[in-house]
Amino acid sequence: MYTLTEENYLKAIYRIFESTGDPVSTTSIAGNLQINAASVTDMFKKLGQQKLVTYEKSRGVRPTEKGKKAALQIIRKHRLWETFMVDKLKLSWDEVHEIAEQLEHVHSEILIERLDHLLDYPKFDPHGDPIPDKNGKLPLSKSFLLSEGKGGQMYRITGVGNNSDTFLKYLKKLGLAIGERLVVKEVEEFDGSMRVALGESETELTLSREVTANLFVDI
Amino acid sequence: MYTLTEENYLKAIYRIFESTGDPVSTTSIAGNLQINAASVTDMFKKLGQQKLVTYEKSRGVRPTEKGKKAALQIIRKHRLWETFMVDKLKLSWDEVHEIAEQLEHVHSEILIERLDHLLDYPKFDPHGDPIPDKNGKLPLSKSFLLSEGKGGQMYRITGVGNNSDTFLKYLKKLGLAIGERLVVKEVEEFDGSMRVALGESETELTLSREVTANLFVDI
DNA sequence: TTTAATATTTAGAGTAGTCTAATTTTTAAA
DNA sequence: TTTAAAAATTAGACTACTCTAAATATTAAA
Repeated sequence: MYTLTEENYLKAIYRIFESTGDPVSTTSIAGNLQINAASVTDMFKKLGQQKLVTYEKSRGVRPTEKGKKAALQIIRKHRLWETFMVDKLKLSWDEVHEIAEQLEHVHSEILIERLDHLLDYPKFDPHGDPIPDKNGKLPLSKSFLLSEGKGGQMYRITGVGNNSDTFLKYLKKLGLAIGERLVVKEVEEFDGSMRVALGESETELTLSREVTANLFVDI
Repeated sequence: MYTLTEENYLKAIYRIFESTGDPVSTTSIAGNLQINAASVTDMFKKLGQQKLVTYEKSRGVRPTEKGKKAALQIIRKHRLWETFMVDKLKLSWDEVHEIAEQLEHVHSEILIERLDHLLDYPKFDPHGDPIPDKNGKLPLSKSFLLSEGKGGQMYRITGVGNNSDTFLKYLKKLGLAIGERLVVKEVEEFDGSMRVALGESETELTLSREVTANLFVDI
């Protein structure tokens, strides 16, 4: 079992690593957990010794398989508790997060299995986030239209809502394809158009609402 | 809000104080929490400063009203979570205690209120222990027959199941009366008779099954 | 009532997790 | 490619909680 502090670091590291794929920096964790960067360095070393992350001095950490598994179990608990609070206790989705931050650290496998059963093995929590199963496996995430996305978030294109030749050709011209990742830089209030950056590149495109309302994405 | 450690001390102090009425010693807490007596002294001072207990050097602590209220809230949470786990998650009563030791430290008033509602405001937990309400008030405890009691436990006589003159006279002769406390020293397997000690005294009596099955008690 | 046993407190120290200030390393700009 | 800015690390220290060992206070026995 890990300490509460270790669990919070693991979760933050996992989340940031999953969204960028790059080694996780001390500053990003410091910002995320509202903790001094010097303290983060210490914890990086400690987690490294436990083989929960691979730590390269001055280059940050990457979660190991062991670290990912641990993080996914915490995320699983967090999302199951949120589902419980909304579905069974009728709390609203915006007041459950803080409480789930505490509940996720309760250690008991059987408790979580039974809770999962009570809730009828939900695949997504009240915010639409996927709930890992007891082996840490995530369900395929729900696709939705890019036009429903928000600024600052990375998405992965999963499909199109319009199979016309002109649309598909246009996508090809823009460099968009299924599986491709993009980051929404800004959503223009006036016409709903989006400025997006493609993959790792610097290339920025502006997509009209007609386009974004025909692109399925997930996270 | 109190720290996890403070909460555990408060609970232990409250429990011991309630069962004896005497100031709570460092050794009793040290034994209870599996902690060194020197550490307990430190915490006694700390809780004293917070006015959760009154601390007299070398004489132990007594919980203040504030301390009792805090302890009762933790006990309330513990017993509601136990009820939840048994009633809703179908866990057995002997496996829920350890988990409730963790859950009782989750801080959220609304969570507990909603949990209470979900469980339909139970007055007793699966072990028969009374659940304080949100103001810390304990329900009158459930009476049961002394013959259902077990060795090592103290009981208080609350009533009789037989109003015959001979029975009442016999009770009087034995020195038993409503309100009187007794400790079950041993239950004889052969005939279900009980060896009990009366009040604070050394006096021991043997009560036949006919007697114990006609005495109502609570804890 | 003195003494021996037991309980309590004090003093000093260790661990986990945190901080600030100073130094070193990396990154990005000129 | 050198230099300035930003990020990361080290060193030293603090808090909460814990410990052991020694000193003191209380209780119970002789």
